Amino acid sequence: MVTIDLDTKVKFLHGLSHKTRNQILECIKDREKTVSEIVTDMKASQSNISQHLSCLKDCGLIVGRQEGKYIYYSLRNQQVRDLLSMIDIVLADVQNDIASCKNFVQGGDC
Amino acid sequence: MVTIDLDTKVKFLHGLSHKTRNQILECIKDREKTVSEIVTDMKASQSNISQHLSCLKDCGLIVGRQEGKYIYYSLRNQQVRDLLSMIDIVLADVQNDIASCKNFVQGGDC
DNA sequence: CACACATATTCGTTTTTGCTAATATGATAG
DNA sequence: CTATCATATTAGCAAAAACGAATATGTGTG
Repeated sequence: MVTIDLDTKVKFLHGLSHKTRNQILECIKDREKTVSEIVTDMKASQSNISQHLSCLKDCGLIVGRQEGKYIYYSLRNQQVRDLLSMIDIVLADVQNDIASCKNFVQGGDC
Repeated sequence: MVTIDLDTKVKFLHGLSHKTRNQILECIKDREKTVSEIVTDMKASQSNISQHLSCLKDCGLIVGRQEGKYIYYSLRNQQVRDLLSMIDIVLADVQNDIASCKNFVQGGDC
């Protein structure tokens, strides 16, 4: 049994709960990339990506490493990588149920 | 390697990314509970809890079961339970780094 | 030092989320 | 069938998140 600060946990999970951020994580899952590479891979503005990278970093999901004028971002560690995989596995399981939900997009309280 | 619809995944994770919803999950982790029980356990209004339960249900994290005039909520399945545990384990690992983050609360873009 | 390139930050706006209070639905008991 | 208890839904408002555009910082190069 592990004890975790709830606020910390929520912040961490917040990092995962956005489409663009998820794509970024997927994008750098296998190897570190510079911001420009990520911007190219994704279809978003440099400013937007930079903001999400900042969020992901603050949430503890990724780390940045400077090398010359580039900054390379990658997943924080192997555990984060494992967690992302596990989430995918669990989700494959419950996917159908979730997909049939309606309230999420319109309903303002979710 | 598992393929998952990104929107589905984000929706699922969205369910986890709120303090109250996390507390609800924790609260019903070991056994199913009625809404009233949950409301009593947590410090929030019935309406508020009901809305979060609705969200959690839509996100695929919990299921409800009617019995008489009560509705019992519980985690969807063992995998969800396992996932919550795994998240705690990974978090224990990166907790300190995350805790030292400043931008999250004030910064509007994260 | 000035210029170019890579990345971060700020500002203003729009959209989404969360909350409370009030009301509605639904089930059971009498 | 109506009164009561359990739960859900709606409406309106306040707060937070997301975004684009513009600007700032920082790093290497000539």
